[in-house]
Amino acid sequence: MVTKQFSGSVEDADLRRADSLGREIFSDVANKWALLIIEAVGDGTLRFSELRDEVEGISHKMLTQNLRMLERNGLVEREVHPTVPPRVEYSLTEAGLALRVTIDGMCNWTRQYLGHIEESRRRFDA
Amino acid sequence: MVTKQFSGSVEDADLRRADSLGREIFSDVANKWALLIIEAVGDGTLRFSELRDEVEGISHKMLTQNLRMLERNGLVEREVHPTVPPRVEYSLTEAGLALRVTIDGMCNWTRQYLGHIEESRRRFDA
DNA sequence: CTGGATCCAGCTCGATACTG
DNA sequence: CAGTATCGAGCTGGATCCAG
Repeated sequence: MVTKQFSGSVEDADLRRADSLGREIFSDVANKWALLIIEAVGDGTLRFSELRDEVEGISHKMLTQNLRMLERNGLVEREVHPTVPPRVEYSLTEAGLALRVTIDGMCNWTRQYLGHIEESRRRFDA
Repeated sequence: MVTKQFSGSVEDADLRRADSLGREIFSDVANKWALLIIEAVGDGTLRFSELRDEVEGISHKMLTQNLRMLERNGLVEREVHPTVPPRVEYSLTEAGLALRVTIDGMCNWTRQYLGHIEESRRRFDA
């Protein structure tokens, strides 16, 4: 069972709940927009419109939707400046920054194996 | 631009192609089924039916579909034993094992921040 | 057992319009 | 500028059936 990955050595009573919660969180986080947004925010502070420009191809809707989800899970922090026009700034929390480290790993992996993968695809498609 | 994450310091001529390819690979890989499958295979060798049991909730279709994709990208190796009934075994390639390291990181992250996240959700939902 | 193909209900996502 | 709501086309993915 793959979900056991999430439970580690917690108390038996909490095991089932930890598994299903872990799986749910994993599903939230393991989607390309969430990962790209976290990567885009980085250790900086970006406005909504900056993020939309930064994350290539994301729609207005997907951006808000994922930002809400990430905020709910405590990965990004949302700071509203009550000016007019409104100014909203997003940054990563400690949890977000920690996750970002592993996402960086995925990006490095992609760079590193780009050639392998391209080659593998050519062979497979033939 | 987030996609610059993928291109690193390659030749200018290849930069655009590397970016779009990197993004495409990232989209392939950054989905929950792909990640869970890679995690399930681990450093072992699993049959199709074992994988279906191991990856909780995955359908026949999603499993084959993702396995084909992972094979095409050279992350998993598919070995067919021409017996009857057929026996097909999957294992990770070097690239797959390398990616698995970062996925392990995500799983650890999930375990580590489970409490934070649960708490954050409670606050947010209120 | 593995896996391809088909069908189609349901969801996703982009476009658009509207608010503060 | 940031965000919500709505609508509909199109894709996703589960169920099912067939084949090697």
